[in-house]
Amino acid sequence: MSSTTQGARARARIEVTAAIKDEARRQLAAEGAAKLSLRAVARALGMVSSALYRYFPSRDDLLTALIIDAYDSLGESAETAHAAVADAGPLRRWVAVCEGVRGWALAHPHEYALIYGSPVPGYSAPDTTIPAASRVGLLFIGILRDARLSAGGTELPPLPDELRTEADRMAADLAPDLPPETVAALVAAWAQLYGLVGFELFGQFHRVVEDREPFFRHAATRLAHGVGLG
Amino acid sequence: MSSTTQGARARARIEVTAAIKDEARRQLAAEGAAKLSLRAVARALGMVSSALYRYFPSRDDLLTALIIDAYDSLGESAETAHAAVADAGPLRRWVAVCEGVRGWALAHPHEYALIYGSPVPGYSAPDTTIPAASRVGLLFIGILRDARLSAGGTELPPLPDELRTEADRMAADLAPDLPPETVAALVAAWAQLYGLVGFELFGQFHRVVEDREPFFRHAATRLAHGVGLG
DNA sequence: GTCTATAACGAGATAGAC
DNA sequence: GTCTATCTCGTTATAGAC
Repeated sequence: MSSTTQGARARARIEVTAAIKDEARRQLAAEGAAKLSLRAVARALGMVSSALYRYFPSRDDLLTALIIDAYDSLGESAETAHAAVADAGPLRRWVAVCEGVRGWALAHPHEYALIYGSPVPGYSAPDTTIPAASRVGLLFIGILRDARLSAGGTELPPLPDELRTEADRMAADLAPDLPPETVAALVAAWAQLYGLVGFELFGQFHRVVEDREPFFRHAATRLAHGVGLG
Repeated sequence: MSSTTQGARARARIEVTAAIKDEARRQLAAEGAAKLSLRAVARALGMVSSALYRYFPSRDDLLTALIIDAYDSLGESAETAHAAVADAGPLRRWVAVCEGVRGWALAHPHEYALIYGSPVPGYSAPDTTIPAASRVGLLFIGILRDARLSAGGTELPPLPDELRTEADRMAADLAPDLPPETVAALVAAWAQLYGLVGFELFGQFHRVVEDREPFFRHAATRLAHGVGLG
């Protein structure tokens, strides 16, 4: 077997894998993750269902691949938005990351629903999704680290006693060089950011918030204040 | 037709309607809202599918009924939690409502997913869901109103120019007696609350937040600060 | 008037024989 | 890899029981 043949095979495999995922994403948008069916994907591609198993051993593995891709795409979007203002102050960088997340979510609503919406019945994400899922959070941690070094932040109120142990544990796990107050505030702000994005995307702001971009920018700015920025 | 006959009929109708919704909720938990099937509900109840149309004109109407029930159940839970501390200060009342929301969500994860999770493909909620969906928000508005009267709040920073018009409109729509800064902060905090709850419920806090009750209490308290309470 | 059952439609998924 | 027979689904028309 020549190396060109191997290369061509490898290339074909990559192309088919990409075609399968593209078609699966199309079905995700049309029917939702719960109804994602290997057979339907195969049919749309003119393949037979058993042929798909050469690329994805099970429906859950295809789902996992789509989830990792979605997290990576979101992470890349946030990183690009951040890189565009990398020289600015921490507050501006924080808001840029938030807007990167929102922009990606509005552009990819069904993939957003896949990773931050309702769990898919019968599916449990494996730990291999964790690195991709962590990218946005790592951006925030980096911003807070820089803000701490450059003294560009404000003091946070002390933690209640009942939370001190858990906050210490979280800080040790996530960012040992940041104070536990900051880490606890960051994790909360991280979840709250996705509350804002999810409400906009899933229709809860219908007839409540109309001019959503400035509303979001202001909310993201105040989230930043909550973690001690600005 | 005697009134007792009418009463018996009406009672039977209510009972069958409740049985249909109970079975539908069971399927919601097992398969997800996307796969909710009128035929399966009918089968489980020993009825024929066409008989269900006497009670719900379509599958979407059954979904709508489940959604309204879920919002009402959540609203009642929040109102009960609030009533238990009705004599306390606004901060305590705010946190109680937040904990009522979280408690209901943890007890009814599938119904929570139905109303705050991914949209059901092909389904669009009618405006008849709005009153039930508003109950928790109305509690928050009431608390902020009382805090304003009793001067139990702090000042909020001024709104950016780009948000002023929209904030005025939101205030006029939702709570004309509250300042637009407060209303904008409230709507953001409202969305952020569901970000916290959703992350816990949908597994995003897996290996990130372990001791979740004190974490949530602290986050809810800081949300209250964000709307000017405490 | 109120309800349930039968039967059917068109569309789609599925299992298994070949 | 293909074909077919048999399932599912939402929905409607119709007929008859109470």
